[in-house]
Amino acid sequence: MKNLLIVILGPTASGKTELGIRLAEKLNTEIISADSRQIYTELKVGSAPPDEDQLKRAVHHFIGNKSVHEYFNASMFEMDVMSLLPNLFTKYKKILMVGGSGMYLDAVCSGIDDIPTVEPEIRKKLQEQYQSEGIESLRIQLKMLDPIYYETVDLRNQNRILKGLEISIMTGKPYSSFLTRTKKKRDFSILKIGVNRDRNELYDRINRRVDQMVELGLLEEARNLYSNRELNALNTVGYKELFSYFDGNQTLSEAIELIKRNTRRFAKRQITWFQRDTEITWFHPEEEEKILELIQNFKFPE
RNA sequence: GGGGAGAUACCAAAGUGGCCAACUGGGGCAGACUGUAACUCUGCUGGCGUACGCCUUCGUAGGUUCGAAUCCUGCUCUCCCCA
Repeated sequence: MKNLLIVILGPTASGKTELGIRLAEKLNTEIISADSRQIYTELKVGSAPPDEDQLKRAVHHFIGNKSVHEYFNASMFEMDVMSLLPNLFTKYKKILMVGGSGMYLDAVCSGIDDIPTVEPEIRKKLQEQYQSEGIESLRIQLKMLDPIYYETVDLRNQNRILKGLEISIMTGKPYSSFLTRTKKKRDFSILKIGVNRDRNELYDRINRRVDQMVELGLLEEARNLYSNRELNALNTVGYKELFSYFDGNQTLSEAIELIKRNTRRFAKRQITWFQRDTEITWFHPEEEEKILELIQNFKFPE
């Protein structure tokens, strides 16, 4: 079975979308999007998914096929992709996966451990505990329930502590006992292609894209979602800043500047994430020929 | 022309004789991160050095002082008020 998943990854606004479509056209295949926000149908402007014309040029999966009201996570993405891939591989020997959500990409490429899905009530209770009693109370509890995880977590990062507690409380077993960190074997090969630009160039593109989003109606989109602002899917750059503007906490131009800054920071975090993956071969997005060459020359391991 | 205020690191802005390489915020840089991940969290941000440290800074040129971003004088520039 000589199937290949070609992964195109890189920071936001680097030019993955267009490159991915061109490659899909040349390779005559389809695209699996690995983007934790473009997957939501309500986020049409702010998450910069491929536009209508682009969607016509190549078949995309996981673009706008979930609602912000649905619970979704990296593990579910892994399962969804893994159940779709066998079908696709009957039609194509090479399939593209394009996206910038590091954890989603890793979930597909390496797999993530099987951990039960947290019950909302438990999450809510712990959130409230954090709000009212502070992080120290969470730490104390975690130290009791999962001393192993306690040793390695970032004790200043409430979300990580919360995660450990949620699972430990819900299952009665320490969170760390679920973490095997073993890489799953996949029955297809993976070629990781990173796409990035000079930092200034990338930041220029981000700044310009935010202005474009505003012209394309980001405000209207955000206003329509305002009542759902507490949903995780809307804890997203481009929306949360506008919500704050709607609340009167800042001016519109301040909000827009913040969207730009937060997008730049997001891009940097993506870059940092990708940098530790030594399997990635990096290119400028315009080096399409070189990229095709790399794909063409890919040798399947025996 | 007269009077007043001010010039601090990339920006903004504290500091008003030693505790100052200089608060704080922004911006930037670097990093962590196995499930809410476009999240959440951390460090750095004058130069060199792993570090003790050394060197060059607070408009500019001098001066006072054991010691100055802080006091004095000249100069340059900016802003405000009156003409």
